[in-house]
Amino acid sequence: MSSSYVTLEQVAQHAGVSLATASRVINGSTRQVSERLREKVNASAEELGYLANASAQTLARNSSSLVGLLVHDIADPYFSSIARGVTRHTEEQGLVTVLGTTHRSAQKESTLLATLRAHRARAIVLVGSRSTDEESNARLIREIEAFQQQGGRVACVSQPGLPADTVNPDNHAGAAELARHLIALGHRSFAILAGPTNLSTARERLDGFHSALSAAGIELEHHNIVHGDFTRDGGFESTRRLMRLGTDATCLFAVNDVMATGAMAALRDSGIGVPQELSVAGFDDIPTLRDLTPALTTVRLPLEQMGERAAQMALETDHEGENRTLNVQGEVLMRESTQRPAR
Amino acid sequence: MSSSYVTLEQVAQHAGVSLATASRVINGSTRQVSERLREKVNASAEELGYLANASAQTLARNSSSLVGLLVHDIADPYFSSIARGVTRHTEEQGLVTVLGTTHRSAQKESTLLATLRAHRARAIVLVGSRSTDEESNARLIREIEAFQQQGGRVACVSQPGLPADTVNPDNHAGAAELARHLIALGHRSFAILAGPTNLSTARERLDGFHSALSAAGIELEHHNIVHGDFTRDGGFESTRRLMRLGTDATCLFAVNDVMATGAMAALRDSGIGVPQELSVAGFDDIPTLRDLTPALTTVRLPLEQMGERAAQMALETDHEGENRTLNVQGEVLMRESTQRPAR
DNA sequence: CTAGCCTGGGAAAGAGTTTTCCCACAGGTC
DNA sequence: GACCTGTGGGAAAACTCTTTCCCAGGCTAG
Repeated sequence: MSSSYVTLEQVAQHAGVSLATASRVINGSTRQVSERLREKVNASAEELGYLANASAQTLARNSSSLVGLLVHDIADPYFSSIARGVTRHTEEQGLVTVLGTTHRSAQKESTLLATLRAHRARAIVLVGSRSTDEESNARLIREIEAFQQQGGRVACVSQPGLPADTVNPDNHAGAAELARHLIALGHRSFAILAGPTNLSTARERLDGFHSALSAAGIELEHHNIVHGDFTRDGGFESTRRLMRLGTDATCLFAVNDVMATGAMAALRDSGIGVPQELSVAGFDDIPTLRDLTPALTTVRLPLEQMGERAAQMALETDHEGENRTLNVQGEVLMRESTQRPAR
Repeated sequence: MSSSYVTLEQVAQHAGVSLATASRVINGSTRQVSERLREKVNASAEELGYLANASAQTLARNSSSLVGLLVHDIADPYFSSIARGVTRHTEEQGLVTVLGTTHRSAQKESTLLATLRAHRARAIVLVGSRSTDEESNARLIREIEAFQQQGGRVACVSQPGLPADTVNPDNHAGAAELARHLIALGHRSFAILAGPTNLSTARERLDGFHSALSAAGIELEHHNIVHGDFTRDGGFESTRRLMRLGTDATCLFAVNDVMATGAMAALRDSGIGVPQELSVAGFDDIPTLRDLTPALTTVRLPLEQMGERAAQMALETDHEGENRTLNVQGEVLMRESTQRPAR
């Protein structure tokens, strides 16, 4: 086996200085080292091909250069867009991103958090809607606090209510604004793909949409609200179910874009024309959306930027224990998938 | 600051055993420990909330649980699909995935490899087409060999020619097979979005397509080959350029799906009907493809599985220094975006 | 001229594990 | 009863750094 490692000790010896001096030169501590020795050490390091052992540094400093990034599914464009923003920031800072995918399992989330804690990660960015399940939330909070106890920082995207910095899209307002646009367009009867019942993001969007309808005196009938998975296939399924039961809605709102994408597929399969027979709107503005035909009306969130800002918040060293919240407003984008209803 | 760490020493003390014994119980070494002590140690660890310090373990064992994953752009569905496969395998094995995004910079790639080496990563999965630039390739190879010297393993996806295990799609054969299908459909004049000139994947697909045309006695005119970025926007741009210059092609082949997606957008903008006026085909079968209208003809690659297999190869401990190659065949999927040409 | 301070260097003490080496003891042989 | 073997436990070295503490020497101020 290997062990062809060059240690700092060897560099020091080669340069004829002490281990301490070599360390001071290589990592640039507060202490001064004379130019003469500095050059000698650097030359030796270069010549021997020295590469610091990151674990040893982590151990000695009790702080690593790891940043955790937890998402539900990296193949989902929503998460991969945010992930892109996160990595942009962390890599700019010379830090290392650890990717963990939870697949919506609270169990896996806990495990991953513990792992990151074991690695003395410097910060963690938690992406994805929080479940409303009391018990797993409590466990999540305990995990987070344990991590913070150890000097780690946490930032969340779309997970308000946790003891951490948060980048929080205003789901309620965005959905309400969208509803008002759709009402202005002439729609009076809506169906909603509402996602899982226990996801706060889904719930907030449903509520926001609903409240704007109520304000306009429009009823939202119970059978027009369909719950299902927060995925493309969930959207597909939910739409099928809705069609099977029959609906009088002229406009379909899916509480996120991947579900809307699934809905479009289901409608296409059923031969229902969008937007002629049914208008469709989503939420998020994932990048893949612009390639759908018709182009989908949605509420735009600056996903990549949200990831970037979350990473930034998590890595700012001041604001100790402050739990700041950065609110993000959505912007309604009316595109081809919605039009004035025929009826 | 923190330091509310529970160390193994404390666990040992609490359990009234030596540090060595505690270590043997917690990580399960070869050595036996009596049932009595084993239980005591476990109970103490549980009670104190012990969590092993991963850096210390890495240092002592000289081998970590980190697996590197290098992609060009995590927001690109091609890479995120593969990434999903990789994480599925690594997480199953209880390992930690480190995500690095290179954005096609050889410089960044080298830096990231060095970082992973510094962390004593156990293995690295390198995804993305290799550039044909001699110098950066040589540097990449040096970096890889240095990593292997230290006992790390490397597997590549779509990057043949490196001193590592490789999952290699048969680009040449896939493109040729696609060409034959399109010829059978009646096409005799083709345009190609060929991607960057220095990317081996792009080149192989171009060559494969070209050779099948030649075999059928079909000329591929020089002005019908357009080079550009390997991205959606690259495909968009390239298509614009092609249209501006004018083409007599009845079928457009984009050497990957994201470029094909951009091409579809450009054609839609220009009011060119697909497939009535122009047939379009891509390569990869990225998941977002099925939501395009018309559905895109392509060559299917099992992306997620490729990532999974690459991770698996990189983590298999036998086959030391063997540099195995796993060939993957593409499967031509004829969908709505291609039809018999009108002319 | 000496006390005191500053500067730059080195020795050594950590940081938290794993693992080697040694030892005590129980049990079995002759 | 002496000897051997195998088992399970502990002390301590090793892993590679960072950082504290100490010291020598040069300087300034009184």
